[in-house]
Amino acid sequence: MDNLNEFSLRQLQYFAAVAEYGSFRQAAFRLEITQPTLSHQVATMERALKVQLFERTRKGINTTPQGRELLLSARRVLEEAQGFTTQAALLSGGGIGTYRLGVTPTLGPYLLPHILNPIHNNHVDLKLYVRENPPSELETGLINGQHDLILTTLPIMSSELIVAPLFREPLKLALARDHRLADRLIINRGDLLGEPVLTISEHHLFHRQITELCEEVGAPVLRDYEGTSLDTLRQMVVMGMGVAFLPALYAKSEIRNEEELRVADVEGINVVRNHALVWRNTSPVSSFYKQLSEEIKTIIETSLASDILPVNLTTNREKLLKTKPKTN
Amino acid sequence: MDNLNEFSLRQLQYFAAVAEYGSFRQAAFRLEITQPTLSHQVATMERALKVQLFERTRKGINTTPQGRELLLSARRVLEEAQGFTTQAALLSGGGIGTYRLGVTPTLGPYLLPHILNPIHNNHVDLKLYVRENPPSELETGLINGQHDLILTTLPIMSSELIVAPLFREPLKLALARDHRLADRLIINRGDLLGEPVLTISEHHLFHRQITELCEEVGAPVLRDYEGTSLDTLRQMVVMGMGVAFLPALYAKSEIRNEEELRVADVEGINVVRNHALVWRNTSPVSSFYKQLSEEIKTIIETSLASDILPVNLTTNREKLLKTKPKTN
DNA sequence: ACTAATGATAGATAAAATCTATAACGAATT
DNA sequence: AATTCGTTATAGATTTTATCTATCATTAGT
Repeated sequence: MDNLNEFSLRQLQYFAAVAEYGSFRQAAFRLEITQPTLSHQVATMERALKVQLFERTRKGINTTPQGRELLLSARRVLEEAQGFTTQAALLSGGGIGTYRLGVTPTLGPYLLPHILNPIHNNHVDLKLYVRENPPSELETGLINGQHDLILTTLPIMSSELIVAPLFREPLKLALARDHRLADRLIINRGDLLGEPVLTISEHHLFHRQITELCEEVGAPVLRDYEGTSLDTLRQMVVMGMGVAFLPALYAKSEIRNEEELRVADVEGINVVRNHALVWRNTSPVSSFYKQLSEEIKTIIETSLASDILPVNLTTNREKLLKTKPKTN
Repeated sequence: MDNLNEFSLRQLQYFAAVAEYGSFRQAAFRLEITQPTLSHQVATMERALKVQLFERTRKGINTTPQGRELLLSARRVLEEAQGFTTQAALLSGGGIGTYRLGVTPTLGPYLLPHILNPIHNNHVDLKLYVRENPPSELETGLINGQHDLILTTLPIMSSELIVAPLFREPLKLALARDHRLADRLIINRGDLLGEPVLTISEHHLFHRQITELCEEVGAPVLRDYEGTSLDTLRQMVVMGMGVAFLPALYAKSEIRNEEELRVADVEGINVVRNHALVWRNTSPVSSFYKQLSEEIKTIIETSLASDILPVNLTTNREKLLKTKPKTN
């Protein structure tokens, strides 16, 4: 890998031109350089390679057998170089190639099925390499370059990241079929007083939202039985261990109301998750990411309008969270 | 093919190194250049391509999605370039690759079968692209670059050619089976007086040798029936139209004595064809050609000793031919 | 707050590419 | 035999490019 300083792409190009036109003068004319320059460059390459490429006579040149062999290789190099240029031109706008998208396990599996197809239709040469990571790792993973963008839950602390809010996702209350509130048409926040609430493990940002909500309504959180995923949480509700707040998209995707669970809204509480697309402010295709976020927002507002809330002003709760230090 | 001036092989190499080591400083250290040089070159390439390859942060770099895509192409270019270098190193000695060998139709088909295999054994990576040409075209074809070397009959006039004599080929007398001389054990030059002799068309150098020989021995040349090839000449002898002088290697290869023809030596005449390997004095692999000629000479003297004569001093006749102008 | 990383920048210097002018040589033409 | 034309090579000046040294600015970790 070290002996590349022996010759340059330009010299290869000159070499190929001389072989093609069979004359230094003619080739120099086509290359729009002078003949001495061309002669000098070819001679330099010959000296570097220790291979004579042409026989010079006073009436023109002959390509040597060695020259003919090397011409084939030279053309392959030039072709690859041309391909490189072409690809660079294609890529300069963004939207082409493989982008590494990080998602949280409590959102990704339930949102991506709705948006990947439309995105692919808009950008046929865009490939998304999706990786699930605990939300705490998403932000650092983005900062240190493991991801190109992430689809995550707010808040985002780092000032070197750009945040494009996508939508707000309400929380639903999940009840076992035989729960005392299971058949109530309307559940009020007062109904939850003293009701044991299950939650997901504290590594998820979601955890803290639930505990704060429970404090508000006076419901005890069952800390000894924290689920490791939304799915285990659901199973524990089915078994009658308590009720649980579940994200609306999870409920839509994984729970059919007719089965063992009832899913209900609670009047008088206003807890949502804020989801956003996030990327580094140093990214050279920032504007492409911005465009992508707009497209995702449109897709969601079209196909999931009944399940989510559009982005609006930051709530008091979120303001509070954003200013608290050490949240990560 | 014009936009190759946008970047250099060296820049590709730098780009690949930065991506590999994940740091400008580290890569610069490995490349044994300074970090500003490296930064400058990469930045220059980014500007030329209009694609940002890296995100720079104060703790290092991230390769952009575009950079990752282009890295693959860049590596392909570098690989081809490496292949070019490797091949050049192989070729520098000569003896590798395809060489264009011109031969005369009155020698090539009968000599080459004996020498191609041994040559191939000595030079497994040498390929000979053999083309038959009328001898008058061989010399000019060599001079103007259609051939790399030629296997031809002397004399050679051009001063810009190098001649390596290979062997001398005697001429044999071919007679029809029912010819009056057919059963003579020894044929003298005197026996040929008045005997009609067939010859090949005058485009072949061979023609003039025969007519001069016939003048000497007092045999008439049948000019109205000149064969277009040695094979037609043979057929005419079979039909009893006359006798003919045929090169020894042709006779060995194409005539079985038991058939319709008798092949005899004639005492008292000394006509041979001088064959040589010839190449341009400008050829950079002159020494390889010289070596090749020695090998051919050895092969011939080993396997065809009874049919040919080794090279020796120039005969009077040949001297005469060489000094005559306009032989071509 | 300090130290040790990182990459960027400015300016000087070294190296390489290019150009102009001309030489040298061969072939074709006068 | 002289002349002209077309070819590549060579020498030296000039422009362009690559490189280096020295330094800055910012960030992470102590």
